[in-house]
Amino acid sequence: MAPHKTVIVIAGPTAVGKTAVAIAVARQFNTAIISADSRQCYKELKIGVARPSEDELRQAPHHFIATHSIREEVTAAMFEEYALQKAGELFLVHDKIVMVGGTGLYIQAFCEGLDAIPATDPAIRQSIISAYEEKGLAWLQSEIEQKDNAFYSSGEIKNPHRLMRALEVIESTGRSILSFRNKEKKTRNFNIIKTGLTLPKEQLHHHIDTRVDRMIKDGLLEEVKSLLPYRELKALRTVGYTEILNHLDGNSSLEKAVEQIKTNTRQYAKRQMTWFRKDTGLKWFAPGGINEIVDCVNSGAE
RNA sequence: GGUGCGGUAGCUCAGUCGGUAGAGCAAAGGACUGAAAAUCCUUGUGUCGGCGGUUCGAUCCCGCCCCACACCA
Repeated sequence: MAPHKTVIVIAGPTAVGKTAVAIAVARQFNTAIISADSRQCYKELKIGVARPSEDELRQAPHHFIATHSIREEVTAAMFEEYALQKAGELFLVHDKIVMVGGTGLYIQAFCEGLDAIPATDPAIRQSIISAYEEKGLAWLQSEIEQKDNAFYSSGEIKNPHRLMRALEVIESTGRSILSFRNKEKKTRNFNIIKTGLTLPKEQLHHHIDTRVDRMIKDGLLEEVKSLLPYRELKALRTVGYTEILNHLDGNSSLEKAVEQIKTNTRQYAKRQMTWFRKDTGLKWFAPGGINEIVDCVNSGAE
């Protein structure tokens, strides 16, 4: 029987120890890693997004790390395309590849696909964003109520991001975004073994605290200062950057900002766990359980 | 030592003209299809500092005590 092509997914909350495990697993199978992280893909973001170190990057080939600019539009759909193409290339020389990351939507987009929605008009998109910033949520809601009442009735009418997306789709295509969503899972021509890393909450929180302290020592402040000209970019709406920008504006002490980064990182980790927990296809391991993961891959890929 | 202002949810505080109390943040749970480290939803019983007194009834009024802060000595 021909050897199966397999993607080993390693998911889990921030600071759980995914990077080290992914490298160990990749080395075990002598293969490469595709990152599924919506922030580590930016070359301008390093310290604040806990990008793997130069040394770590040397231990296994990584993809989608520091490959894009914060000035580019990186989206889940773009990741799906990028990662599928990259996986195809890697499968020419490897039977197994590793995908590691904490961005649940990106992993889902890669494994199951997103529904195809036609590209929207950037000018329309921009005008919606500007109008929302000027006129607020009530305006967005009334626009959607008039133009896409089906979406308006379906809920999420307090979520500006979702409302703006629905509005740009109906204005660009003339159809409700709901009409494009068939939620059909795409089948891929490779196997997927999904694993998740987890730690007791207290331990994860301790990891987060020490990591944030180290980011500050490593120069997060300088990194954020250098990005001040780009502060309005969406890529900088990121834990670690938002709070330091707020501090640089004089709205909080550095000490307070650091506490906020820790708190917001904990909340982010919690959201990630909420996402991953509902994925019943995911097998959970401790970050130290590399042998168990390797065994799982070997038995699952036979 | 004296005077003043406070002590109410994990934190910061509001409030009850006496009928046992509620916001923000935190926390917990959840959602999630082109911003996802984003965005959004749900959840508030706590000796109202302690002990007495007045009262049908006190977190609220009165007395004493304890604690914190400020000022005066």
